[in-house]
Amino acid sequence: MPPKKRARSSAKSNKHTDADAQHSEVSDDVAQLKTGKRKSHWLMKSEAESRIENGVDVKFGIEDLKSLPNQTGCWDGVRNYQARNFMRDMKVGQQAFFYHSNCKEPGIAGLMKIVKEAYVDHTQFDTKDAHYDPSSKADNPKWSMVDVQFERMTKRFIPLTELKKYHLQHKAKGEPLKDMALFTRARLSVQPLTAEEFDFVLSLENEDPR
DNA sequence: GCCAACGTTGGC
DNA sequence: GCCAACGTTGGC
Repeated sequence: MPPKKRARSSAKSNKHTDADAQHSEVSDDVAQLKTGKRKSHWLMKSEAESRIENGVDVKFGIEDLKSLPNQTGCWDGVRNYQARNFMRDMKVGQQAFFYHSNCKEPGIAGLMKIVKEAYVDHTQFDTKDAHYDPSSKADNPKWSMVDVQFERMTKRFIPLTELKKYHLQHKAKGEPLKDMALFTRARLSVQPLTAEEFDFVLSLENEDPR
């Protein structure tokens, strides 16, 4: 049984998105090679607390991933073009933070890795699914998903509030989290991190909370 | 539960 | 292709 992720944007056609995304990906690649800031790590949001959407509970926390066979599941239900396009960029072996969103204490709970690259998200055709998309056709599916495997919990939960403090500090000083997508692109449920951002966030698990 | 931010839709 | 209206995200 596939996990249920939150991604609630209604999914009607958007004829510009695919082509635009490809163009920007090419120029991004060039820019990122030059700066050494190619996106290579990810942050993926999911709701760890129960919430009913279209009659279905969308709860899927890191413990739910951990309890699946092989601690592996598909990241279905993403219904936003930018988030989808980031999933299509993912490569096997890359690491992602598991972020708990829309809950009492939002933040990073653990690490997972990509174990299967993007393929068709079957839930878009499932009328019983919380993220069923009647506008997507079998001969031209709109939505993709990847498979992820639980890697480990972070040594401590890293709350959004703490990340935000660093983000604000770093904006002033030009340090690692100054452009972190979690703050510059707050509503994006699948987002890239540079290696520098990823390493900084991960280093926090060894620090005292502040 | 509120609502700011922002992505999507559709009339024109 | 503009942009007002609408719908969703997600912190608070």
